[in-house]
Amino acid sequence: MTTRWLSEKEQRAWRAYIAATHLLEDAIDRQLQQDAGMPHLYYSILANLSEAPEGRLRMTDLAERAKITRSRLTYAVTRLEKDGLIRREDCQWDKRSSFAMLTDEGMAVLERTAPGHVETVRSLLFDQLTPEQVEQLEEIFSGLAQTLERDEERPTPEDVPWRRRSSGPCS
Amino acid sequence: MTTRWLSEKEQRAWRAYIAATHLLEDAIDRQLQQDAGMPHLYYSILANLSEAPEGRLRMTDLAERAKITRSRLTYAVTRLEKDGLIRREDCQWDKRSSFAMLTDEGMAVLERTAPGHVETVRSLLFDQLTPEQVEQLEEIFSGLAQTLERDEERPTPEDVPWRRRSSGPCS
DNA sequence: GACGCTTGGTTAAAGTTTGAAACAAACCTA
DNA sequence: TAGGTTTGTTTCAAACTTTAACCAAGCGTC
Repeated sequence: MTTRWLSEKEQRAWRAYIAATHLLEDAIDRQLQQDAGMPHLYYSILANLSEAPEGRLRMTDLAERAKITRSRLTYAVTRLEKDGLIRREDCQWDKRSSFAMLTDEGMAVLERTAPGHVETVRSLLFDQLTPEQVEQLEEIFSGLAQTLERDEERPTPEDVPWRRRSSGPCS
Repeated sequence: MTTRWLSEKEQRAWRAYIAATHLLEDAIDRQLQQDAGMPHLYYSILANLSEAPEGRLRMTDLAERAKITRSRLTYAVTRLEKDGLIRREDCQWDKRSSFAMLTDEGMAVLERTAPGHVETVRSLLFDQLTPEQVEQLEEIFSGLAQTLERDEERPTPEDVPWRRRSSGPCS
């Protein structure tokens, strides 16, 4: 099979995407580390909990929502628990499961730091976009998220029979 | 200052963005780990070198292009050097600098694995987008990259005077 | 009701990233 | 040109992530 290389335009789009996503994530991490003492992922975990009924979720569900592996979550929750922002609770009706639950202190940290986080996201991202672009962004990424999520479910569906190229590596 | 919270639409866009970027990066990492034995970042480093004159760049320039910290790059290059894909060379006219240079083997690995990588990027990203969306993607992200890059340069320009909220933490 | 499979979660070890500090060469500038 | 600053890079420890392996509890079924 001959490779379908990226067009000029696609390459530009891809590079811009890589650069911007990395820079944005770095900037957000820095801000949150500064103001909340935790990286973005950990903040997201708290945020996810804060929106769940009773401020708690089973580990698996939380991992699912945060788009991370269970083991990564275990580590993160352990740290947040040490910090007193989360408490573990075991599930009554399924002895295997355990809940992660936001503590009052966790909620307080979230409330204290949310404005700064939102301001960062807004100033770095949304303030830079026109209303139409916000629309486009949502359209594009919600579509992508959906198909990527579907892909996620089947672990390596088919084989991977590619080889030999004749153009650039695309980064 | 009262917080400028995200609108419904902005929240949806932001969540979709977070989800899709994480899932995409994970998928690409998995594919490259499988087929090239290295994560995306390391592949990018090789790719960047392959496009530089003589296949080499000073560490700082390489870090700049790859959007990573110098210390992260040092670690990565050390590993890639162990793998024989990169060689370090010191700079003649500035004794502080050192170059990272793609070896023949590094180039070979790149050529061998590029088709698979491109195919992944294409099938997960570009195949999912209309030509207009590719256009929009490029427009949006090259703009973002530019402003984020500018921000990068000045290390914490102003102070950060925010507090108190009354809506959600936005993830 | 016991065997085998799946699910929920953790663990341990190896690998990676971060952030600050250390170093050394290059560059002022008085 | 000595002294101080900047620049290019590495180092180190602590924090984080990954991967594979593990354990226990549920589930299905014969």
